[in-house]
Amino acid sequence: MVEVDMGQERVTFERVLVEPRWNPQAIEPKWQARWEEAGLHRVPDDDPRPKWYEMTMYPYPSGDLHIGHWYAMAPSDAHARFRRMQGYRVLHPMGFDAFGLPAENAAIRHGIHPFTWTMNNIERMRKQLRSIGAIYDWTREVNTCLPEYYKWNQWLFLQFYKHDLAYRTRAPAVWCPSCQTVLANEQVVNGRCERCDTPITRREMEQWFLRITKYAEELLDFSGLIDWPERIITMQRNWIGRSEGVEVGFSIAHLGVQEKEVRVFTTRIDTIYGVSFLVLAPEHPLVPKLTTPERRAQVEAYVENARRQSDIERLSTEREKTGVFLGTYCVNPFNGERVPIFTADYAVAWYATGAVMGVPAHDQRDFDFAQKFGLPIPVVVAPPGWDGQPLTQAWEGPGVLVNSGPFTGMPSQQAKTAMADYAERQGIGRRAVVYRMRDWLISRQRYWGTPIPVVYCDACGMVPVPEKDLPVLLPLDAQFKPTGESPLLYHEGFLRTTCPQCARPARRETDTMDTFVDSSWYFLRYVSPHDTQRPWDPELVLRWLPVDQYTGGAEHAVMHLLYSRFFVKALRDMGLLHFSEPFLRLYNQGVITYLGEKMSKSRGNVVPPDPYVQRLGADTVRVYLMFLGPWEKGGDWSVSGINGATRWLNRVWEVFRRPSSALGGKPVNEASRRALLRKLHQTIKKVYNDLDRFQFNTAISALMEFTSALQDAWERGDVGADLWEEAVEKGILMLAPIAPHIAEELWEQTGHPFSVHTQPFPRWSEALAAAETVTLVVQVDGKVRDRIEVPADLPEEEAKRLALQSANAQRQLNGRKVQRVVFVPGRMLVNIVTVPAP
RNA sequence: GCCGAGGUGGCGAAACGGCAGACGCGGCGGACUUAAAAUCCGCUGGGGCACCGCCCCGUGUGGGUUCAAAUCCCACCCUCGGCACCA
Repeated sequence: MVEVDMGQERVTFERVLVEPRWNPQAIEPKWQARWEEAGLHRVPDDDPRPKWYEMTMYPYPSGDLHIGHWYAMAPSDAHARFRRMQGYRVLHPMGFDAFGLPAENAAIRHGIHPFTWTMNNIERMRKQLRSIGAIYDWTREVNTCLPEYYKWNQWLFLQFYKHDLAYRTRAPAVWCPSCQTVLANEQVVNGRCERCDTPITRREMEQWFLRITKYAEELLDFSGLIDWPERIITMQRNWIGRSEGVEVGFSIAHLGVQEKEVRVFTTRIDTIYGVSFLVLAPEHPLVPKLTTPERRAQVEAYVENARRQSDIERLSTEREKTGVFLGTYCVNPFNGERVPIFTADYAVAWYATGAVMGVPAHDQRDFDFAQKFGLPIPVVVAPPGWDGQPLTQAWEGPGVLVNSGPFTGMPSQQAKTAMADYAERQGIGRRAVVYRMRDWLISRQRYWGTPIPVVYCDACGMVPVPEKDLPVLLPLDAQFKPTGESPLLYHEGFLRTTCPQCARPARRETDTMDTFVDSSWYFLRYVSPHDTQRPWDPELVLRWLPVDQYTGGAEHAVMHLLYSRFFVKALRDMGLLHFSEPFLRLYNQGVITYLGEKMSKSRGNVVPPDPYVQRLGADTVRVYLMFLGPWEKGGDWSVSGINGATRWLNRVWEVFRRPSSALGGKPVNEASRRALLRKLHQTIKKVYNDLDRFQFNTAISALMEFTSALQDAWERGDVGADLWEEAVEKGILMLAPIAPHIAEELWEQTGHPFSVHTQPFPRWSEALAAAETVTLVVQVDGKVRDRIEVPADLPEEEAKRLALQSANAQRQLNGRKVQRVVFVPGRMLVNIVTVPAP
């Protein structure tokens, strides 16, 4: 017997779950087999109807489908089905993000090969995914760990390389000691590894990068999108972090080193007369060169200490400023003043030039530093009402320049322009734009990923593998080390190769690609997943792309979504694609929790959907998840809550199957007929518009009301057989995208030919949906005092007259004088505004 | 610290300038039953009364705009996400 943890007590399903009465255990497999057999979800490419490409983020095959997957997939399937019923040819594919570290960890821990582990998981998950009853066309499944897919990762890498968008360089990289690999900056969260939460360290090594920064400016342009959440756009904008300013050189020509100046970047060129020191990041290459012999020991100790500190320590905002004087000076190009040079870890090496001009009066960080080291704090931008006294904190706002040579007296905004112009004229600086975003580090020192198709030859150096030799296969006979080192490092058969240029012995690159490379273009592969000649069929890409609607979790805001946008723009510039944005509309569903906590294996509170599906049916689980609340907000899984879904479907099963012939011989009552017809059309309108906008919860509540209306009509027995049949038929059609199996069964049992899922969604008539009588709301001074049933087309004058006559309103008017009567057209509301009687 | 989203019954929520709490969960009462489950019916924001109805209060807090505010504006408090020494 299946047990479920309900907080304190453990309860059996038998005791808490309402029994479904439509036998989902029988009808769901029956219809799934029938759909399969009829090829109902096969998506032909030559369908002339308008296309709709609706995609859900593909899952990582971790082993079992959990309720979070269902929450992502069931509602998006309902939406895709709705689009299909609206008359689109819909592509709603599914695949597996099959490369990644968990497979390798399983190999190290349990001795099972990543390939076996992954393929077993995929097989299990495919079965579970089928149980959702979604319209996935499984002939289009994409599996990124198969050579037929990753071959094209390698091919794309070569195209990027050819176009100077992939390069290799030695750079300090973020290293996760637990995952034993470098990470992209995007994969670091608060100084910890995004995947395993281990504090990261830094390592200098040869790495492969993709030149995403070349597209920084275009990636900031979101105008090609139709509908994206504003917060995702904001997060991307912040991530890219564009700053406009001026890069200026502070001369060090007198020090006799090779470099003639230290370049700094500033957004506040207007404060340059207030510079009283210069700060270089500890990793700045000029630090050793500009250190005097007597300072060397101290500086080296500081730099070494900074290097050893973890990012978490270095990043903490509240710590006191530290730093060391190098013993040398540079020259301020604007006023010729001598400026002492420090190194301090509040300057970060990778941003802009890695050097900061210290303007303590106008930057709080510089102010703190200057105070600590007793440096002068000259004011060059007067704060409002400034009395000439020393500042107690930095003034970072605008103002009028003082003590700034020829620029004195200018407002800061104007001074910025004038001083930038001056710097450019004098050749001491230039306007510059810098970005926070850095190039995308794609190499991983792991086995279970796409091998980077490059060989190293002693004679020819680094040589890309020719396209005809792809794929570079990942060897399956790998030995996994408990140390976590990549088996590729020791695999002779993989390592030894010959140089494609000179045919002499050469060595293969052992790094593999970040799995985000796989997901940066998988939406292109779905259109021709088995093409062996090219990554995608350009004809079909023209026919299907871009993706019209993408849905998935918000956790991919900056990584996957930004990388995909970059890929599409880069491939467009190579002439391989005809569009600039991969995903026109984006919708982020919320997170499903259990007992108020995020589900996770470590907490042991992961809700497995399978027992519920087996017992209550996929339709029930679908309905419950969609009814829970707004999709974007997520919600808490509750065992008692799902009973609401079962009860409703039981009622639907019971009521929709009542034959019109058994309606009872009562004479037809026109008012009853009109009432049911009106409810029907109101429901169609509501469900249509709600499904259109992912508002599943209110769509279902409308269908629940409609079910009750049908039930009432049945009990009255006076609506007529024809209307009863029409109402039931349209009710089933509205149910079809939400609960596809029970809808199909009802469709058959009510005498309709297969299949309900090839039918158009019902349309409503505004005239029939319009109410005949409405409630006239009578307010006195904004408070509701009476409600009167009136004809919907009651003229304004009549409404006002009725309102003033209302006994309840009259009572309120006692001793007061009517000042004004407000009528709200289209609302049937009258507000009587009064003043005290004289 | 900065940016964004959000605070509505016992709970999930709906309404997004015009009847606050639709729909559902839970609870209470009733019908059916030997009994229980299931099902069906009724009630369910708080308080008051001269209780078949009516009145007062009520959408995080305080102000404002409006004939009318959960909804718009300002300030503050709290919760959740993102960024965080970015020059």
